[in-house]
Amino acid sequence: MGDLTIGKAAQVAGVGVETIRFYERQGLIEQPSKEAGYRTYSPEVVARIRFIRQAQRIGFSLKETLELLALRAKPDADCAVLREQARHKSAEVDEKITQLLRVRAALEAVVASCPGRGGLEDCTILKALEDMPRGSAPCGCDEPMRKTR
Amino acid sequence: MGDLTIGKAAQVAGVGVETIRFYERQGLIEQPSKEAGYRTYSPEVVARIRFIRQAQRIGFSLKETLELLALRAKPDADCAVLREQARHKSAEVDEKITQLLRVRAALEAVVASCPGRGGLEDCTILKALEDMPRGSAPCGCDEPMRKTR
DNA sequence: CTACAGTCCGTACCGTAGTACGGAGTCAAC
DNA sequence: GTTGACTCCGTACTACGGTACGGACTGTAG
Repeated sequence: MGDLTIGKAAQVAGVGVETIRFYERQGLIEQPSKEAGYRTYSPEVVARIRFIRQAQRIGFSLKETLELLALRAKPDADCAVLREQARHKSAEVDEKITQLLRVRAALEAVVASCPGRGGLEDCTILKALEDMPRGSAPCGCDEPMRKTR
Repeated sequence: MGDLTIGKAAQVAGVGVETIRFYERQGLIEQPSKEAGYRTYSPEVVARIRFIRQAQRIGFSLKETLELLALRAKPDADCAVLREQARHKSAEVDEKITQLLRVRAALEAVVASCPGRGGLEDCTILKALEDMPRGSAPCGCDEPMRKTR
């Protein structure tokens, strides 16, 4: 009834047609029913696609997004397990937030210290980027890991 | 004099050797002089590499970083431009933080309500990301661009 | 009935940011 | 004077998240 073809669904969800097919291949959305050979999408699936999109936007990988999605639905799955997963995910999100707060602080410090006028000779932004503390990596990538050959 | 070989420079800048070569190929750093066939890096270039690394860390792409570096190169550029870019980045990060906070709250709600069995059907995780503002894409990619065929 | 838009499928390709490989040359120490 | 660490070069490969292509098929409007 309210089901949409892939083109319409893509439009509503704000993605490309190919993206939906891609999500399908990746197992992010279920195999759609195909009336007369054409994929059809229920509003629920469209919502799911929108969800994926938003999660992407705020920095979740598709894999993480899948985990996030797995945390809902499950009518009477093992509560303890679900609860534990949610807790774990929550901690991960927490971590992300912490890193982003650091990044924002760095950016704000840089903005605040900049006179906003005048030449670049005394622009503090550039200086700030040049000698920034080493320990503030958002991903612990200060020491690049390399395969020992 | 104080010039370093690529290995040393990499160590000091906190990146891998290959990364420096990669930056060179990408035009992010100049072609180094090669005394006796070996690349040598002045402290200035090492600082530039560190700069790139820091910019990366706080969320600038290499392309954006290059723009940042280009701005630095012109002495008559107005500092305000730079400031505006930093502010823009900051706003993007801010948006992400806001949404992540919502996600975390939703996850915490799951954790809290789970043992109470049921009530999960109207999952808040989805709601946290659904109905989000459309215009908040960090890269204007709400409307995916597609080649008109 | 014929256009034409939309869809099907698989495969290939894109940009981003590196990372790895392999064979050759070089430099410093022992 | 040979070993081992370092460097050279180009190419290939990785992971991620899509995007594009092309030939066949379908469904609808004029």
